[in-house]
Amino acid sequence: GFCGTGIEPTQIRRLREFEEERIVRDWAQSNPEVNTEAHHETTVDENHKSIEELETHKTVHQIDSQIVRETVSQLTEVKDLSSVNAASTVERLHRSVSSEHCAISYADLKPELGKGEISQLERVLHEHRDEIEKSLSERFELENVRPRVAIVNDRLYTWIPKSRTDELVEPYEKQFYYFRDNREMFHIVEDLRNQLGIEDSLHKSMTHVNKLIKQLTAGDEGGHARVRAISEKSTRLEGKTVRFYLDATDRRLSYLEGRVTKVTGINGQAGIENPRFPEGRELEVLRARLAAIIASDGHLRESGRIGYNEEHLERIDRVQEILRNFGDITLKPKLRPGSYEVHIQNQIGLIMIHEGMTPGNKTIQNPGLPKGYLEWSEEARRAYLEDFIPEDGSFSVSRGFSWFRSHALYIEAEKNSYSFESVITAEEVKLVKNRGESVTGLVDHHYLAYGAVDKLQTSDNQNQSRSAESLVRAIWDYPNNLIEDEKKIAESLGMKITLSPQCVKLFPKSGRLTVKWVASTTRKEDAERWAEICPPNDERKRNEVESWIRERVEDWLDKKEWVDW
DNA sequence: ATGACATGGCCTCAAGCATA
DNA sequence: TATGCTTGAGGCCATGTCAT
Repeated sequence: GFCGTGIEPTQIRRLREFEEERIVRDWAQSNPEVNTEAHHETTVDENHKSIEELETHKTVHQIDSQIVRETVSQLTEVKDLSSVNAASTVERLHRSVSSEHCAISYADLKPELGKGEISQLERVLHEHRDEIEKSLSERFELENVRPRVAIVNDRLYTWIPKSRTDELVEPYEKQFYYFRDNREMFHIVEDLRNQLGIEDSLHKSMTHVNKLIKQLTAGDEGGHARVRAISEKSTRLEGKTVRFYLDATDRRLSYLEGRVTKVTGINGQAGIENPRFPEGRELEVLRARLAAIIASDGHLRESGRIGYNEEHLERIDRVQEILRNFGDITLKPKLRPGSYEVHIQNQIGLIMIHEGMTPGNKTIQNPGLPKGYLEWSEEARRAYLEDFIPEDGSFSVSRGFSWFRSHALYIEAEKNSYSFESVITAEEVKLVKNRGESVTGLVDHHYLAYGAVDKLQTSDNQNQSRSAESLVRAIWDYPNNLIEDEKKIAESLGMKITLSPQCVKLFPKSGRLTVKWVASTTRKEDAERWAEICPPNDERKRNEVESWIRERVEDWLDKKEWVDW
């Protein structure tokens, strides 16, 4: 430490500043392309902007001093600056430059406002940040995006984070990105200094950037995980800092591929080494595959941790192959009796939670697919079906492709840890208890086929028929969301699917009543089409299907010959 | 040094699954 | 439809890392 006082003596500070500048100079010399990089990219694919584009769509915009003067002059007339005044000033300033491509604006207040006025504005901003930023969100008519405001060195900054749903920026926002060494940190500060037009030394720019990011992220719940967003002592950046950096430099996350050595949670353990940052269509397909894996076999926890059980090592390899697109991920299957247990890094689960998957118990929560799944590309929808059949589905010549899903309709109040709302009453439960088959085994339960419930509706016993009626109504009124969504995916690809309830089960021990649904391809053609456009991603099941298809084709050829004859 | 925490690994339980 | 066992679900704890 610094003489145990926590205060850095001036001499040491000078030395350190000097050393930092030297590191950057050395580094810049050994990487001559770096300084000029931002201005000399000539590729015009969607990731890299050409020179002209960079100039016409600057993402950081300095507000014209004339406009600042006009806007801010009204503030000087107000004695007690309110948060409303502050918000409306920020709104007008940012609107003056607002365009689709402008994420960040700044206004130099110094020439227009006195010291006292600026610090008053700062005070109001710090005290009413929440209110101001939320009001800006309404003023700019933004949903799920919170504008950020900061005042650093007499500059008023406004940042409206860009929506980046086709990248991993958002799910990784609370993760930490590790870089190879601290030169990368200086490189980033250097980039920001250029983009924000900060005319200070690198060291002072570092302080400026830190103050800026601290304020820009002050409104986040949970506060800031780090005292300084960027520090020469650390080689990591929090996701929200990276997000700001990308917005300020108008880059996509893939730009950092190769520079980032690890993405992990706050404590730096585990995580994904040498991460890759797939985006766009590629990412969409990968997410669809992961959705299929989690929806069938995986267990997604709040933390993002995914537990996965699988009997066949080849299938684990297949999952491994999917995961490799996100970086160096090596699954370590642990042998359990009868199968392997695998844990997948939290980051992957976080991606899927961000995508809209529900962590926790699937039977109780009855989650469907993430919203917007019907807008997935055809490739992604096919990918989903390919990857879930090996898990939960089966193929048979008589029924084609079929699969099951079940969910709870009732949980005894005192055994309900999920604040689950039962959709039937104790009356219907009693019906299943009385009329259901008593099944003993590892878990005792009462089994009642759906056909039997259906019949009981016309029972002579009035109580019974009434209970059966309301059970049937509940079954149809509260269907299984996942299987319904999966049916829609299959139908969107041109297959007809038949969906029907199969049975209800009552588990006395847990006080739960569940209903099981079955989906299957309706006609032979549907199974054929399925086999053709999304053959199961599993060797054994695919072989089964392929031999069936071969038979069908031979069959068809035989008939054709006969007709031709 | 200490506290907070994410993580991996372990375990157990019960329910959903395949299959006959 | 009946049975058996695989596998979701999730609790718990040691360990390691970071921030303070």
